[in-house]
Amino acid sequence: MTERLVKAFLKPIQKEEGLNISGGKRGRITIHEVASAAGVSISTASKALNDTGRMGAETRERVKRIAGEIGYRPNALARGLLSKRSFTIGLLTNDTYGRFTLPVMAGISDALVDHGVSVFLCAIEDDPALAQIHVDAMLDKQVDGIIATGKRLDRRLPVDLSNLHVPVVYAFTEGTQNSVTFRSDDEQGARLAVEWLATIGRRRIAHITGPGDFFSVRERAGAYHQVAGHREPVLYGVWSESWGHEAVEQLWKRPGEKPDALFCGNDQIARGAVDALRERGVKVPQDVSVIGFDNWEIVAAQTRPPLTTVDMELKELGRQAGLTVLALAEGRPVEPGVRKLPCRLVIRRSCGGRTPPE
Amino acid sequence: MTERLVKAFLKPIQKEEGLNISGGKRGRITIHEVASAAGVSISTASKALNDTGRMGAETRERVKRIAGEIGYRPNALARGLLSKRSFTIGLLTNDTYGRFTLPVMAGISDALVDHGVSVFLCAIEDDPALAQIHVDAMLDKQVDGIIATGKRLDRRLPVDLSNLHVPVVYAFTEGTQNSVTFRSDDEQGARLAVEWLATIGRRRIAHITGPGDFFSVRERAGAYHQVAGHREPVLYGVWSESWGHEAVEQLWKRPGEKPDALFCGNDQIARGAVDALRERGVKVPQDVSVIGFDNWEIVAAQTRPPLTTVDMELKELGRQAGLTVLALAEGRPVEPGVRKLPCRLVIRRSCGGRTPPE
DNA sequence: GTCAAGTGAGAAAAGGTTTTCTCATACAAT
DNA sequence: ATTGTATGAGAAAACCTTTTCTCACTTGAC
Repeated sequence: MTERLVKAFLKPIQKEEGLNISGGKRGRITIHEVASAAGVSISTASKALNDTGRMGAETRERVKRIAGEIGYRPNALARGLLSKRSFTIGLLTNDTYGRFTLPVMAGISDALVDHGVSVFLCAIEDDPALAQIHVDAMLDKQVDGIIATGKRLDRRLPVDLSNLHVPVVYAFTEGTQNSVTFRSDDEQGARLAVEWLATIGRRRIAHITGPGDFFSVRERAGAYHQVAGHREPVLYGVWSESWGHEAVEQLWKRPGEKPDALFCGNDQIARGAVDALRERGVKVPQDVSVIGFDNWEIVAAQTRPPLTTVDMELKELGRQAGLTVLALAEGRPVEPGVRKLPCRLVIRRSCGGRTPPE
Repeated sequence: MTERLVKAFLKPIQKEEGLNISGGKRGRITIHEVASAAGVSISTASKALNDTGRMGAETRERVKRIAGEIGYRPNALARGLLSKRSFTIGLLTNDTYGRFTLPVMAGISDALVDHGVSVFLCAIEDDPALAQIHVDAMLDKQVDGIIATGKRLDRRLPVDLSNLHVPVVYAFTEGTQNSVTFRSDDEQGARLAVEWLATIGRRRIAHITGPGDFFSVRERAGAYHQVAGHREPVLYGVWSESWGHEAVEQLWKRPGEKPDALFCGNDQIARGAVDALRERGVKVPQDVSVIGFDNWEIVAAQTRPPLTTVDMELKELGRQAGLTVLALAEGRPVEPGVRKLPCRLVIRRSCGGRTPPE
């Protein structure tokens, strides 16, 4: 006991001198300091702090207490070097606006922060070279996994992630063979919307949507046809307010009965449509119900009246993607395949019917 | 020579066996593999790759070539452990929408990717506990620095970053004493807007803006008064379209001459104002010029007519913040203080006058 | 033919942590 | 009194790089 104590008291002094001479960063507390202060060896300190190994309860407690007192925090780099886990993942996105990335990111972070995992965000703007640089940088930093996300379900990121030696999960972007991919169930979301319009008594439901080469446009239109039948046309265009505006002009210029509901491909189109209807003196929701898609707050909530719309639950999508990449990183088995997450109907005022609780 | 060569040829075999026995992750190529393949020692390999030390040109080239061929990439964790630089920084934000964070992030990333630096993004929603967790996680991971950003110039993040042992830079959020802070020059931006309205011949310029307790609101209003005089009132409200709408109602209900220009505190207010004017049959920009603030594409570009507005150059702000935190991390001296970055006028159609090049 | 200087390359330590192995002590059982 | 078995704790190796120090060899000069 005496010998050990003497060593313990001797050590800090040597250490201090060593530090001063080397001129290294002062104040960085390592497990060395903890061991010295507690009068134990480094290995004992480590085992005490990690609740591993055999040792007296009193010793363990003392080490823990002292570590807390002097503010010891283990160096994740050193730990990662040994354990091959950096508790770090990369999020790769080509969505510059952040419309889709931010909710996904929030979900990922939310799910992983409890596990001590931090997230590198890399925004590549469809630039393959930039993407490669970011991927390489992340791999060098030994990320435990990568989540790829984008702004479109049916497009790949401009970089090949298929043969990395870290797990990759795709969220809201096209994945590779045998990968795990999370996406929204646009078909179900569209059905939700059209069924809601039917529920509140609408019969002549038109569909104004984006470009027909978007996979999600086709899926939503498919569900629309299935539920609403073919009584009203589908108008394909672009993802902008002005298209929504123009589409309403087209519809109302046609002879014959007008639609009593508009199912729009996204909130921007819906907003344009609502504006056009107001300008024509058509009352929303009294005369016509309008429903959007995306639940992009900044658009949906600022429309007059606020838009009833379909939320793709991107945060939940991110959460699941995060947990999945973590599982893969820890070697737990995960079934490959595409997982569709259900959408949710957000009821505001643009449809009439039940109004939301305020 | 002979001896050395024999050793070199012997080594890879031992190493291979070692790897297989240990069962460590296969395929991870370390400098060991490079050295073996090139028939040199680890130290020589390292020096060759880093262009340091003395050695024959032929040897250096051979090592480099082989490293490239077998796809060697140095482990950043190991390197960081030694060099005390992780080539990693943290970006802390309380801006959930990403309106401000994303451009700033893009600028930071843009500036730092060339230096091999990756960025941890941590979105804390004004939750002090969550903020602390994220900061601790980043410090554990030995970030070289932290950039704090937010959605408001005159508010602090809910976490104290003042006594960290890594450099901290503030961008678009209130900093601490003796820190480096980057912010937009809202006064200059407002002057730009009002002067432009004057240039195109407007004389009765009203100012519709956000809540008066915002620092930037007061700065913009100050510049407005300075340039436009006090002929028209300043209407304080909230940052929403509906307030812009309502403010126009108020202005046009008043007796007497109406304004011929509206300087709005942000693009959402401007959009609401434009909509209200259209509904009243007032022509924009023929009768009234409207100018916004923020250049938030999704709002400014979708307004009819598209908004002339003031851009705060947040990407440039992020770029400078990134370079600054890097300089601090490398020990280069940086003068503390608040740096105001100039805003830029973006001319679209809502003001008339010179129209933008299409 | 000896010495000095220069050149090329390897050995070893360091960075902070975890983990395995070994050792010393104490105690119970024979 | 001797052996056997827990128990507590330390020594050392490992993770992958970089850097400093040292060593062996060559060359040119005297």
